[in-house]
Amino acid sequence: MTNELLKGTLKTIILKLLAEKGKMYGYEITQEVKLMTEGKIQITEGALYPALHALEAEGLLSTETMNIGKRVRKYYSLTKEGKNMVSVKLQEFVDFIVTMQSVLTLKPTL
Amino acid sequence: MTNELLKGTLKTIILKLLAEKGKMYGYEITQEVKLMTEGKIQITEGALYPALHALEAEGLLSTETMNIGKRVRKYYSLTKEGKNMVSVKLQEFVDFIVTMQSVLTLKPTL
DNA sequence: TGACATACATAAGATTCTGATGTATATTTG
DNA sequence: CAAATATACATCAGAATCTTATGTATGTCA
Repeated sequence: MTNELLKGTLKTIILKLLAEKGKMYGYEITQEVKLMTEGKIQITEGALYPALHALEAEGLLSTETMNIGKRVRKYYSLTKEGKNMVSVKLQEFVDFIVTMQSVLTLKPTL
Repeated sequence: MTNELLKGTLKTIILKLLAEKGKMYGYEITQEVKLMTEGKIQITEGALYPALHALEAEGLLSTETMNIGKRVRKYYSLTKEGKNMVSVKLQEFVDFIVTMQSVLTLKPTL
């Protein structure tokens, strides 16, 4: 994810994407985010898979595996709690931006 | 700092504050940020002092100590490199928000 | 005088990431 | 057709940044 500011945003991104797309697998998420951000956010596998596993352990995601030829895909979708969490996480992000602006958009003390 | 989204924002906050105020000491920074954000951002000492020391080690801040009664205050101010870094960090933050919005403001695929 | 505020600092542990490594199948290209 | 690249999962050592606790000391106020 390159930028240290992105720390802590990964779960929000995953939840929001799944809210829009309904069902996605890991590799698809990395490609979709890369596409949407013109390469500015590149989610590494070392970050993605632990995050997905954690969200599942928290009861926010459920999984189903699908066989594509001889390969296995693991599709993730939101549970009921996961759907509720989407708006919570998005609101948290909006609040974060508003709060940061109150610090970062100061004018010089004349 | 409470919110995980705030990770990675501390140095940006410090640099911006110093750009506005010219010279501040550690405790003053915690109080000022708390005030400006209505308590939403509370910088802990365990986060602040290591961040200040790191910024100094990077050559972005310089220090001067001042005796207040029997106590010592350590004032921080921006070096030339520090002043340049302020706009860099602020631009990084703006870019971050713009990029995040391209992911988080999707409309459902109808 | 006891609580709270001011003021510095460090350190163990938690969290979240990067970058490397591992395994395996599928596709493209020279 | 062989080699490179893409698809697809996963784990792990180490880095960075934070929280919480601890330590030291002075100043102020009820």
